[in-house]
Amino acid sequence: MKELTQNEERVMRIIWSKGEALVRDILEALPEPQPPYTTLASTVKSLEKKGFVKYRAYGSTYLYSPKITQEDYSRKSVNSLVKNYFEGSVGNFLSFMVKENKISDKEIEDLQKLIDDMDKPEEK
Amino acid sequence: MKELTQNEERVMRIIWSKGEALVRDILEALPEPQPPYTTLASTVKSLEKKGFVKYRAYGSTYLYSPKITQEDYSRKSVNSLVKNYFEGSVGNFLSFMVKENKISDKEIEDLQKLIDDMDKPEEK
DNA sequence: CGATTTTTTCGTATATCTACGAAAAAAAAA
DNA sequence: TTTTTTTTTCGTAGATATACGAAAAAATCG
Repeated sequence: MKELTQNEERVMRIIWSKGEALVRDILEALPEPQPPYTTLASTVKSLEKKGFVKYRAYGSTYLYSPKITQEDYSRKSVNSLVKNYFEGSVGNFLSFMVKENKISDKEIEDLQKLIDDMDKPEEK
Repeated sequence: MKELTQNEERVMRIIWSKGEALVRDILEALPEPQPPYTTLASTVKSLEKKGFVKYRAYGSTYLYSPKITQEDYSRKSVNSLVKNYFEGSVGNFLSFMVKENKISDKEIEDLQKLIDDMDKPEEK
């Protein structure tokens, strides 16, 4: 699975939260200052190229939806991140993330569960 | 319920058969010679004005679907037709329609069933 | 019939969309 | 830091959609 840039991830979160969305829907969900339509469309296109979203065409309008669940993405992300930067110190991962304000309270809970799973030897 | 013209009915049949359709889908389902896109779009719009179809917008593209089932429409049509032209002679209705080649074999069956229902006194 | 109303036809205007690509910006590698 | 790669930005072009309205055709009415 290819990586998501921060920009792409911000867009991807909206698609995940909506289940399905037109480029215009995503645009409206973005806070000011909103990017130009074509700029956003390019981002969504790259998401599609990377295999994170698929779309169904209604005429010339594309309704995008996730091809990968947020859970799967989180799992793999945490996996590789911990592997690369917290080797052997999974225990400190959470506190680091919280200090950096990279994640919300709800995400902390979710990640805690993922990390618990990762501690089990049968997980890869 | 407003009446459907023959033209509108031809289009309505396609929408019924497909369940939902873009104007373009209807166009492709129409036999040659196909009308210009805008012509068909006007017909569909009048169907919408008359309350026979509704639509869901995907951006600037409308996905149309029936607002009234084919069964309901047939029932009411047959009802008023028989009332106006075959008063008291429901028994001859089918043979007249067949002579006029207005209906297909399958439709004959369906109509036969409707008429059977209409014979029952509790039907209005 | 002739007059009036409704339906049908379809062009034009306008609004969106996506495709594409060039250039700026950012990130990664050397 | 310098070079190279990737991402981001966004304009332009082209495809497609709907809105609107005028005029022809058909149906209805008197």
